[in-house]
Amino acid sequence: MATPEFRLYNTLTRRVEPFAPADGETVRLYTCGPTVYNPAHLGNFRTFLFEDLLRRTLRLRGWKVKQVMNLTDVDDKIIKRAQEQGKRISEITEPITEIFFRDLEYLRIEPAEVYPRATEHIPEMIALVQSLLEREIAYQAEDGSVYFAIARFPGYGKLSRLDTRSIRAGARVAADDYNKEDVRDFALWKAAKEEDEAAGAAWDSPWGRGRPGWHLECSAMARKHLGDTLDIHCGGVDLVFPHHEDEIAQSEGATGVEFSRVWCHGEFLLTEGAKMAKRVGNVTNVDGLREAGISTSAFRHFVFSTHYRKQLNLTEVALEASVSAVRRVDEFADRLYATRGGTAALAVAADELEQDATAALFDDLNAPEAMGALFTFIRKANAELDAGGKGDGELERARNAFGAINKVLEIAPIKRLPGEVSMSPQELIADEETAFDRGVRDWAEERVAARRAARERRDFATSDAIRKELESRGIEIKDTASGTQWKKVR
RNA sequence: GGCGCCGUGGCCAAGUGGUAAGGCGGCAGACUGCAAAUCUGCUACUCGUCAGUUCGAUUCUGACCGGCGCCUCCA
Repeated sequence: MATPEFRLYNTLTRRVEPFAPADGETVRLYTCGPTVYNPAHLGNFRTFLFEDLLRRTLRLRGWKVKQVMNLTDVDDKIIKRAQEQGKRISEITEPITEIFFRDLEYLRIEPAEVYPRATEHIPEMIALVQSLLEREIAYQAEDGSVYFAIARFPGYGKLSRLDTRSIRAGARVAADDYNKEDVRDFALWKAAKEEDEAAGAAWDSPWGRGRPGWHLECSAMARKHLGDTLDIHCGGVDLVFPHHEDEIAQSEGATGVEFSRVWCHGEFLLTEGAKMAKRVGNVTNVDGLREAGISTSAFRHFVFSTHYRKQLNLTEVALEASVSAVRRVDEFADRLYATRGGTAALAVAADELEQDATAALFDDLNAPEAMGALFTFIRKANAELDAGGKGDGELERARNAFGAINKVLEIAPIKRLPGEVSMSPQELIADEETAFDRGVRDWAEERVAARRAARERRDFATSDAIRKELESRGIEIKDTASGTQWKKVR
């Protein structure tokens, strides 16, 4: 099978264009990470899931990926929170960082290769500011802050295509900004205030005590871990301006070479038609998802059901549709791995799945279309499994194709063949959480056995009464060929 | 005001200059003591409105209507 061309939309050119890593082997990927002052909300995770899809698709194509995701552990919001609680910033950021990693794991987002923290890269940031000062595209203000001079960087605005002249004259200007030469200039280094010192958010620099500006960390950390030119830089659309525009200005101003060859931005997650944001108060986070009984697979399905460059509306019905859809995938996966043999048509369907889903994914990460191919395969394969073929090779082909595509989307747990029984820590946790108390379990087992006895003597009245009794305690049963299964539903 | 995106069946959502993937739901059938679950089949003469280009447009162009995002620290 010929490998389809890999194409990505590049915000820089506003076009879908062919992509390959510069060295032909490893994709150097930088993804803007969270500011760790609050647990990330589902909107953040839509972006991280899009980036997860990207890295998995890059790997499906056969490339290696070196992904760097920064953790912003010093910024205004963190300092404000630390101040409110009389804490140092690390006391705020450390527990939140732990929650972040736990949430990533819950959503089965593949870990990045490096998670650099801003506070651990102060020397690199200072060095970057110094080279900008040497090149005279940055200047020091009276209070010790250092600003980037937009007017002295000709390429400014190439990513966002915002006409800087049209920025509204009446736009608010923060109180500490009166030192700027031009309102549009942004801070590279902020002179320390008392509250910064108190929160442990100030460092020595050639310009006195201070702390880094927001945009600076990404430029410095990307450069340190991935080199001067990245293959791909990702983030949410809201970062296009000013964050990414400013990163480009800083990095290219300092190095003189292109900062990132390709820029990819994921669209917003909306809640009932409006942008999801912490300040709006319509936040739902990963804990909310768990409480609502939305599985990881269901949420991934929900996110991948819309192309990453289109806004996605989070609604209860949409989530529930995904819960149902994913149940079918799961049933099918169980069946595929438990069955004995396949037919010739099954192998054909498997080839189609792999071809269609791969082509869709390589065409600017068209996950909705890839899922369409997956569901088409499931329908065809179910019919073929009903036909009961004997071919081991055909079955193997089906498992491989399904496994390969599911390895990218992961809307069903990754199946292991007999012998591969290792469970991830996450699965063990999930198991623990769905387990019931011993007492309830023993009682349920006993009742199910009593019902089985009743059914054997065709005493269906007793059988139905026991079912009702179980249901009243929140236990649902279903009779299958291999016996009666039961599970707690509430 | 500037920049940009979107409007496809009851709901969600791909897509192409040549006549509409997929999911959810619904309906029917198979299975079942019943139930649930599962599987199978069916479910858009039509793609916001009005013009235009074209042999032909949902797909291109224009206008209009409706929804949304960005325009300094929000993924």
